[in-house]
Amino acid sequence: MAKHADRTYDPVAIEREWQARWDRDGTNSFTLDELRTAERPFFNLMMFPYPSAEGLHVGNIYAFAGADVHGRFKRMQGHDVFEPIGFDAFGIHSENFALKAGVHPMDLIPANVANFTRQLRRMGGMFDWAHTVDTTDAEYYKWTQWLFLQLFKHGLAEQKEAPVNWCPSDMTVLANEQVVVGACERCGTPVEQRFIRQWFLKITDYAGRLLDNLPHIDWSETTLKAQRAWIRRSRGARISFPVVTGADGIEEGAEQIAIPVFTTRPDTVFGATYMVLAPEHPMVDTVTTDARRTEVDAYRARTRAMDLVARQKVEKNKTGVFTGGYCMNPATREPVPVWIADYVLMGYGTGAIMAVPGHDERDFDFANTYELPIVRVVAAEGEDADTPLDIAYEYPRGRLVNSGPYDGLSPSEATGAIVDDLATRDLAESRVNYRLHDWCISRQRYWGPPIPIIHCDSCGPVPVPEEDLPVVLPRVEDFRPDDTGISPLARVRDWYEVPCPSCGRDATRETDVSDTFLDSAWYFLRYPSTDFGDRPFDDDITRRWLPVDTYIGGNEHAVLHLLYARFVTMALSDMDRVDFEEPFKQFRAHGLIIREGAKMSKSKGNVIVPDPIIEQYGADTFRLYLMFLGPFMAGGDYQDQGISGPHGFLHRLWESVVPQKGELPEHAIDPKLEQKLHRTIKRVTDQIANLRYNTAIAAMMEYLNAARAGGRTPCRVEVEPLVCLIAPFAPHMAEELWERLGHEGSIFDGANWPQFDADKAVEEEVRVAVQVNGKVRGTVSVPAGADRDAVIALARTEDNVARHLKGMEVRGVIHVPDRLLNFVAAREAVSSTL
RNA sequence: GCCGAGGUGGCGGAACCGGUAGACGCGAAGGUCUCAAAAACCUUUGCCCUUGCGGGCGUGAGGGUUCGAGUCCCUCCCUCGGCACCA
Repeated sequence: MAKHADRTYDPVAIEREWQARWDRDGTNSFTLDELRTAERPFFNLMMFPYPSAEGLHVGNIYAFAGADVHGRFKRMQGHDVFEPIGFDAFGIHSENFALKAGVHPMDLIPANVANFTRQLRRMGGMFDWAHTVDTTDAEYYKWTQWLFLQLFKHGLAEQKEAPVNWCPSDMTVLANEQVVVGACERCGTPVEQRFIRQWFLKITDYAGRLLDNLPHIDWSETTLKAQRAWIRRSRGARISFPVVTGADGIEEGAEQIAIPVFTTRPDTVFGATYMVLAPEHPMVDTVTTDARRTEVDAYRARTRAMDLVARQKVEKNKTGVFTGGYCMNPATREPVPVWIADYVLMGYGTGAIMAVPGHDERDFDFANTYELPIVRVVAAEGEDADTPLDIAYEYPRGRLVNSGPYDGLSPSEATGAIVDDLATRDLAESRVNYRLHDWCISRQRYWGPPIPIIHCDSCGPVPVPEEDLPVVLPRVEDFRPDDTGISPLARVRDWYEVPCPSCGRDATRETDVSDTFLDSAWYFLRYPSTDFGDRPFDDDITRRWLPVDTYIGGNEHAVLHLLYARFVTMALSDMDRVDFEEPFKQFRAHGLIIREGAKMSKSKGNVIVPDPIIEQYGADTFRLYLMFLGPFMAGGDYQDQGISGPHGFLHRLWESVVPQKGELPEHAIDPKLEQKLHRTIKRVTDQIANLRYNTAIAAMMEYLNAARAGGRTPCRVEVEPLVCLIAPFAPHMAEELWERLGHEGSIFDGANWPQFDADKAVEEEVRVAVQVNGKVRGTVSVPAGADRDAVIALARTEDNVARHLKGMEVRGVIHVPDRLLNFVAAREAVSSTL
């Protein structure tokens, strides 16, 4: 063939050609019909990128290459692998970049997407370009808005007041990461909290299920751990502390107002010597006495002036003020003072605590600072009711003391008894609490999908009718956040002024846009259904392709993205829109690439730019090297010179299949090499399946080294299987070599993964290490499976072994078949020698 | 502080279930080819002693279990990642 006249390995030319052929032949894309009928569907998902202006960075390529290797491997084993990619292009990153660069995001994003697309093709990913997604495309976010409406209609979306970071100088809302040590990252003005009405999705309704499903999904252990910690279930009780009315003394009467607290330690309620409310707690005004009001208001103002991050710093000393009010401890029936302090958070539990300084470190600190009483109510072994407390005793072990009728009970016994007894007076109930908060999706920003709600004075919040979707984000030239503190969309009067869909009266659109995490919470559902303009996802297609078989991505999304996607899927499942609860059967977190021991960052100037490397070595070499750096799930250290190893390997492989002079020999396989080949097939197959790419590559290198040892020329049947084994890593080269070996069509069509044959992998001769008292003194070659006595006999003839056994009495022999022989020996007693 | 992962040659990293530590690759040294260089190929390469044969030491530190420990147990040190006043 004339086109194969050139025998040198030219990665750039080969890669360009095969990428064009894949496009032309539709090698990697599915038609709608193929999607409908695929017999062994395998959905191979990776986290779609945010298309930055800088282009793909190595971290992206590392993640995508690793996922692509997995997808190509599955495909070669005969699966119909669907491997889509898309662009997560809404959000504050794009918006901020656009602001800085003075470009409109509607112009910026398409350019970035085009550049990303070029780079993604160039790295040789098996992407289905017929099924991509761009979250900023109205054809996509129409369905993001639809999703919001479904959640709204099922009572899973509601408006609540919530604090935001507010920069009083820029007059704008800031995200937590835009706050640097309590100040606005742009102007340095101290940030304060403001309360505004925002939309929340009620993920907390699903907290229990989201937690309880975790043991049943095949995810990286670290990711499961992170989710568990994030949701965090606490079992305990809600206990009511009735407010004591009147200036002094207790008025026990009916109809008293009570303040509920949440506690995990109801057994310590007799030690609750004071109460603390969060400064924002709605009961603060009620309990505060006139005498204390000035001080209380000042403290609340001070708390509000703190940004949300600083508010939760642990290191600072605890502060608080007394409100002047009292509540009755329902167990002791004694009045306890009510304080406010910022160490109590409004967002958790009831926003109020019963403080048990004897048995809680935080309360202990606070009590010491403000000289509040500390009472011991649990005594550990060797302690009694009067043993002084130097520090809080937090363990639920010991016996109750100073607790009236409950004295002597263990903490767990007391927990049940106390809750039951208080329950009879309607003052307690068992309760499970979650750390997980509802998901705030409101963004007072421009670059996102408008939340499809219309506010009407008479009807309240009315959903935009589904047939009116999408609510198109209008092109606004001046999209800067401004001094109103609300979304820039609130300046576009002819956009937001609309009739109420329900009553027809004048109404206004919601001007907040939604969080990007909502865009990405369902994109995997859209991919296989992008052929449909009239529905977000098609039932038949979804049944066939989902849930996702493998999802590979970074652990930085272990919590938010993955949790939101699970929540949305679970909610859709409850609405009977999908027939599964969990979207991702398998999730694997990949590691991170560092460079020569240091984290890559723009500021250090040690970022790897992929394009020049691909130009110099080719995408195949780059992919292979990235996968060779270290275990995929652990990451690796990019050393600039290291790429020459994999590059040389590909050259040698090429040279072995396409000899520079002469023809590829056709003779039979060398028997020794055949054993090694089959052991290599097994190792590579097992290791790729477990994402142990680095050792899979090492095994292939070892095999090729053996096939070429001492300048040997391998024959066709010795190298052909290696072309298949390398294909997931170096797809372009594999295609080219496959064709040069005389095959028609793509190597990825037709289940070409080599078959492992156990019979052909057995070794006839093995080397057995011989030890004397655990130290290796020699090795012997024996037939595989040789028995103990034969190995012992042979081992004794080894000079060095014999020398070490001289004058020794062998007391035992350990034999590990085919591996090791160990003589356990001691110096002979003189009397026993001949 | 809590949780998780980890500490192995000059470097990145291997080592199944406790069984020859250092696979594979980089780097380094020597060699072949070349006018020369690059590339390619071959050999050597954990440290120490020894001309050689061989011997001693060696997987963060210290103990333990075992015929045998990178691997199991205990104590401690360090690095990285996550969570962090969640009652």
